[in-house]
Parts: sequence; structure tokens; C-alpha cells
Amino acid sequence: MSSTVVKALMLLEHFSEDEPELGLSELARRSGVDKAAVHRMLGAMAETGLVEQQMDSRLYRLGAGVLRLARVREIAFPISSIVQPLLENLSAETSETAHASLISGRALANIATCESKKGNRVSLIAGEVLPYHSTASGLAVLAYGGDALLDRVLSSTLEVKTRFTITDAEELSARIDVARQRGFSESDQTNEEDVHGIAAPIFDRMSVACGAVSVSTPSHRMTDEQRQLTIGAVLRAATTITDGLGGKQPRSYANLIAPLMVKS
Amino acid sequence: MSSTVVKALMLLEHFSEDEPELGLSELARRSGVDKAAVHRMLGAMAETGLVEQQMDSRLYRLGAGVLRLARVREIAFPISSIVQPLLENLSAETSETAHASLISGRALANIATCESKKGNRVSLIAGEVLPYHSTASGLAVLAYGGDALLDRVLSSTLEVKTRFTITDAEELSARIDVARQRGFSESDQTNEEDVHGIAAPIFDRMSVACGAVSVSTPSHRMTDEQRQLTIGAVLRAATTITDGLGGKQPRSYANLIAPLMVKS
DNA sequence: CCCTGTTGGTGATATATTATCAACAATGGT
DNA sequence: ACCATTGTTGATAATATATCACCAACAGGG
Repeated sequence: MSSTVVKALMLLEHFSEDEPELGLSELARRSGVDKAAVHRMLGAMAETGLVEQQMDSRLYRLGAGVLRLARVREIAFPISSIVQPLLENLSAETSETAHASLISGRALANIATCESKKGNRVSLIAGEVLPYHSTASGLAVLAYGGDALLDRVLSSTLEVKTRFTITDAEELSARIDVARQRGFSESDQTNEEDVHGIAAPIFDRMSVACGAVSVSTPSHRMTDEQRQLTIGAVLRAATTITDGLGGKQPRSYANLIAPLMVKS
Repeated sequence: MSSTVVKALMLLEHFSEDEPELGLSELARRSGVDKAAVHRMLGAMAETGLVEQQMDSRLYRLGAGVLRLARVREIAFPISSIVQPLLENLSAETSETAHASLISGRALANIATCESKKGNRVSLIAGEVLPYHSTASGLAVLAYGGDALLDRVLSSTLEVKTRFTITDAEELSARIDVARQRGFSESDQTNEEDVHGIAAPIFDRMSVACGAVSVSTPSHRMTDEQRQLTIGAVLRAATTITDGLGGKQPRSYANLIAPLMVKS
């Protein structure tokens, strides 16, 4: 069914900002994989430096190898360093938390964040894996990411994250169509309670969506005025990022969002 | 003999700053693995976002997943951001290229660099995997990294990198002993032609070496005066980094290097 | 102090995945 | 048009893996 390599690498998704170190049994429990299997996989990944084990506590954590890999990628394709300052600008414009994510296998990888300076803000767990179906970013990517990706997601099981999460493929498809017609996507508490998201796609050289920019606002604070402000800011940021990465928006898309981008 | 996970992850070591994108056949040739096997492994790693494949050129490169992993690790254990400014100081003091590396499985992973501002400088390939036996950093780590690591390296095959590379286990062991007695390690053209290295170990909380700091100088420029200057600067930098990471030098080591650290 | 519940780790065997080889279509260079 | 190379796919033999039970070590709790 699925290769051992995939099973091993999926273990890495359980490491997060909140829990950077995990024990063997804990990882086995969360991943639903046998303890012995997890032990072998972690041992294999430790051989190559992808994870490392504390000698004393015996806990596992992400290894120095990931730093090396990230450096290689970032020097060759400096995405994060281009995106980060633009996110800070976006966050300042909207006064809310902004983040960018890229397609990473069967999910979105959050690669850069800039938190709002307000006391009550949406705080993202850095390095979280974002599902396509429950996030505004995901909808934006699905709307412009090509049919192959769309079909794959629509035919997969849609995990429940909150009581507002869309789990029906047809309804999800409809929501994606709306996003495609508008040029941006919107989600309200579908991934996390009290979090409203507005996102716009980032395009690659072939005018296919490869990621998204998003602003997350506490739901209660999302007034109509704030919404208009955010939509414009997100679309402008997404356009700048697409340009900065050497990508190109589809002609129709550029025309579609043009009227929404004017600064009030 | 060796797990498929290890085989798959070893493929990632062929991606470098110089060649961030590789084709399937190319990768199969270099790794010595069957084309079909490489194809399956890359497909598996692409599923989790560790690598990604260009749609048009079909070339593979490191994926967005590595950025996410690096963020998680760096937020939990901010090594790079601590080390980088100290490296810049070290490079300024010595006027040469400085870099830091950490133990990453069976090799050292270069995690931070600061190049000399001179025209003729040692230019490191970012994200390179450094062998233990042919680099000054490797010797420093082996000298203080514990017996398990030392035995493993001494009993492995020592790859030839230049005509000066030490390939005899006994001779290597002797060189490591010298490094341990002195408190720092030295290598001349053993990993790369015309490159001289001086390195000192970085220690973790348990006073075991977990990495090294090093200064690389063009061999012809390494005068006796420059050498003394470099040794002091490297030892001071290594001490500061060990402190910054919450590590502790062994008592004996701290006493050993104290006289060498005085600023001229 | 024992008892119970953890933890990380290890072997043996049936099972399932993987390695290998050949063949294929598609591409690009000469 | 040819030749060489690319990425890709199947079939089968060979091999690594999943699963289970078990073990030693440790931490509380009674």
C-alpha cells in the first residue's frame, strides 16, 4: 500500500514547535505504527542525521541534517528570505497575523510567518502542516493548482478539524469554485475555532499555484471593513511574491483581481 | 544490510549548492543505485514534500518540506541564529573563512558559514557534507566526541579526497590524539587542495563534542603568525558557542586551552 | 517494599515490500 | 533519420519489513 520511506517520513510531521522532542512510545501511539517499526525507522533516519536522539533522555528530535538541507534549498531557491519581509509588510497593513505556505507533498508546509502585534492575535504553530481542505490557503491553492491536485484531494478523506470543517467533497468543490471566481479564498473556523482566514494563491513560472499567502484574523474581529482591507492587502502581497519568485499569474487571474487590489 | 529509508535519504546528500537540481538518471549514476529504485524512492520522498519534481524539466530538487522541518528545529533549538553572528566575528578576527558544523549521522553537516572578504579566499560549498577523517572539524569532533563515534569512524573505510588524505586508521588515530592533547585540530590539504583548517570542538550539556568551529585558510597564506592568531580566535569562538548553546566544556579541556585563548 | 504502569529496546517468523532486469515511449542532439 | 539518453512502468525473485511477544529499567503509589 504505502512505502516504508513514506511511513518513516510521516513520523517527522509529529514534531512541532510545541513538542520538538518526542519519545519512542509517544511517537508510536500518535502515528499508530508499531513501536518496533518506529524504533527502526528513527534509527534509520538518525543514521543520516534527519533526526537525533538525546543520549540522556532518549528522546528524539529533528537533527542537524534538516538545517543542512534547508540551507542548500534556500541558497539555490531563496524563497523564505524573499517572502519574510513581504509578510511583515502584509501583517503591518492588516494588523493581523500573516503567513505563507508552499505545496509540500500531500499538504501545505507553512514556511514563513509574521504574527500580529495585537495582544489578542492568531498565533500559528510554526512549521505546522496545513490541510488543503480546511484552510483558506488550501482552498486558494486548490483553486489554481491544477486538476491533478484537485482530484487527489477531493477523492481523499477530509479530516474533521472543527465543527465547521467541510467534509463533503461536493460542498468543498463548490467552495473552491467560489474562490476561483473571486480570485481569493475565505474560510471561517474550518481549521481552528475562532480563526478566520483570507488567502490568495502564489504562482510558479508555469502559472500554476505553488503556494498561498494568508491573513488569519480572530473571527469576532472580522468586520466588513476589515475584510475589504484584508482582501486588497493579501492580493497585493500575493502578486508581489509571485513576481519575486519569478512566477507568473495567469492572464485571466491578473485581470480578475485588478479591481480588488486598488489601495483604499 | 541497510534499510531502504537510509538508502533513500542518502540520495539527498547529492544535492548541493552547486547542483540543486538533479535528474533521475544522474542521481542513479552517482549513488550507484538502480534507476527504478531511485525513481520509487524519490516518489516516496516527494509524497511527503522532502523533494519535489519540476513539472516541465522533470528534474528533482529539495522540497518545501525541508524548510518546514528546519523552522521547527530552529525555533525549538536556535543553533544557527546563535552561531552565525559569532562566526562573522571569528571571520573578521582572522580575515579568513569560518564555518560551523554539527554531528549529523555518520558525517558532519555544515550549518553556518561566513566567508572571508579577501579576493582569494576559501569558498565552501554551502550545505556540504564533511567527512570526519579529512577535515579539521572532523578531527576536533572525533577527539572529544566519545569512544563510540571514534570506533565507528576508525573502523570505516576512509575515502581518499586528496593526495594528503589520511587513509590509515592508526595514523588517523595518532592525529586525533595530537588534537586531543592540544585542544584544537589542524589539517592541511587533507580534504581539499590548498586548504588549511584549524578547528575546535563545540560541546553539549554533557560535555561531549557535538560539532566544531573551523577557520579555513589558503595553505600558502598560513604563516606562523597567522596560525597563532587563528588558534586563539577559534578557541575563543568555540568557547562562546558552547556557552551559547547551553553546553559545557570538560574541566580538563577548559584548563587546557586557557593559555591559548589569551588575546595577543 | 512490592506492585503496577510506564518507558526504550530486542528477537523470531510470516508477510509484504523492495531490488533487479528488461522493455517502453519520449526527448534531444548529430 | 538516426542514435543516445531521458523518465517511466511491469514482472519476478530476493530481501527487508511488520508484527508479536518478551525483556530490563525506571517511576510512582499504595
